[in-house]
Amino acid sequence: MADTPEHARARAIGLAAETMGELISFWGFKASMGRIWTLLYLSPGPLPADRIAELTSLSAGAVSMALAELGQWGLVHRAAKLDDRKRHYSADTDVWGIVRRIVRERELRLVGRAVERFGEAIEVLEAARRENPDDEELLFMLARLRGLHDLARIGYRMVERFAEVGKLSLLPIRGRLSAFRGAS
Amino acid sequence: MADTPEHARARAIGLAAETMGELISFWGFKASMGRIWTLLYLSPGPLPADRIAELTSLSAGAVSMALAELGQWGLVHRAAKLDDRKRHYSADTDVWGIVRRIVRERELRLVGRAVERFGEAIEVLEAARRENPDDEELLFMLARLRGLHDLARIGYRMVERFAEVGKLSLLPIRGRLSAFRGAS
DNA sequence: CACTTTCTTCAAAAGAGATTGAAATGAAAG
DNA sequence: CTTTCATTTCAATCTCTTTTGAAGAAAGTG
Repeated sequence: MADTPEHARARAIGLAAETMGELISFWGFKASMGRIWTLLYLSPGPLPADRIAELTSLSAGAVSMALAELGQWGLVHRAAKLDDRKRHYSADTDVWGIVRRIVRERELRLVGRAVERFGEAIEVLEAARRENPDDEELLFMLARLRGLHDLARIGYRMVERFAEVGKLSLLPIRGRLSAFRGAS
Repeated sequence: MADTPEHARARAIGLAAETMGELISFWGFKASMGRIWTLLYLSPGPLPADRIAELTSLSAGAVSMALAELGQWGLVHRAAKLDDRKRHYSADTDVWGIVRRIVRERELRLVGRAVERFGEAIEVLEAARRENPDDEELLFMLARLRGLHDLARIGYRMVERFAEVGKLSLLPIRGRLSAFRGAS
């Protein structure tokens, strides 16, 4: 089991990248984005696109697209120019910041839309009820629909709070993690 | 815009079911499961499979499979026998209970596995370091990997706490929602 | 038990999403 | 300006998931 340092590094990166890929794809991102981010995160310095393609066995095209998307989320930056002709990329290391940003900009929108749509459904029923005030079934549906609407609103607030909490009450934890930040 | 009560009901169900389908598919379930659950949740009484198929425009086979899966998660029950020959199904209405159960049994496992895998990756590197104690790059990777490991462990605890919190500190909120429970 | 209706299963079709490969675009160097 | 290398784009391809449709198992009925 004990092999050369290069082997060990490659295996460790593979394991971590694969794991992060699964995690992140459960969160609605492409697994390859997670693999690339992890590779960059674990690399001692910025890497050029062709190197990333080699190490992840993805095509140049796929790497380019994944890097673009990672860039839009601020998960990956173009590193300051090297002597090289190629562009080099490195990972944003403020992991909690990343998580908060994504939760804020994605989950929050998603739940927000759901709140709106449930609200619309309620309006539809209320309009119907005005013309037909004692349809029992209508009342029943309205009650349940309001339950869903409330639920979604509560969820919205929870997600909101989560994004804040990351900023505030997790500071001591981030302190522990920050030892590993910015070491690029 | 003001149409018959039947139209209004159908439109409201459609909107709500579609919305829930999107929400739930973001959480890794099939959208059709969300649609079916919503339909049952909003219906005044249990429905038979063929009716569900009609209303969701899914095939009998798809409905059967979706109901089985919903049943395994406890999201849908077979209702006490009617006079009818068919089986009738109704939705579990304890929505918070459902959410907690799913979070506990799915997200928690997922994050738990990630914690393990990051741990393995760390072990691989540590073994390599024992034979090669001052490889700088190895140390760097180990530090970053420990960051990911810590992060996953913190995430694990957060998910754990969420599943508990649902049970404990949200009781007042559930009180508000329980007006809509068990009204089947 | 035979007959009818309902339910489940599963191979194949359809659909969605991700990836490739190659052509087009862009950027640096001579 | 031309050449060369790097990057982006996008239609075609591949892969994975979901849905269908039909066969057969199960359950209810007389």
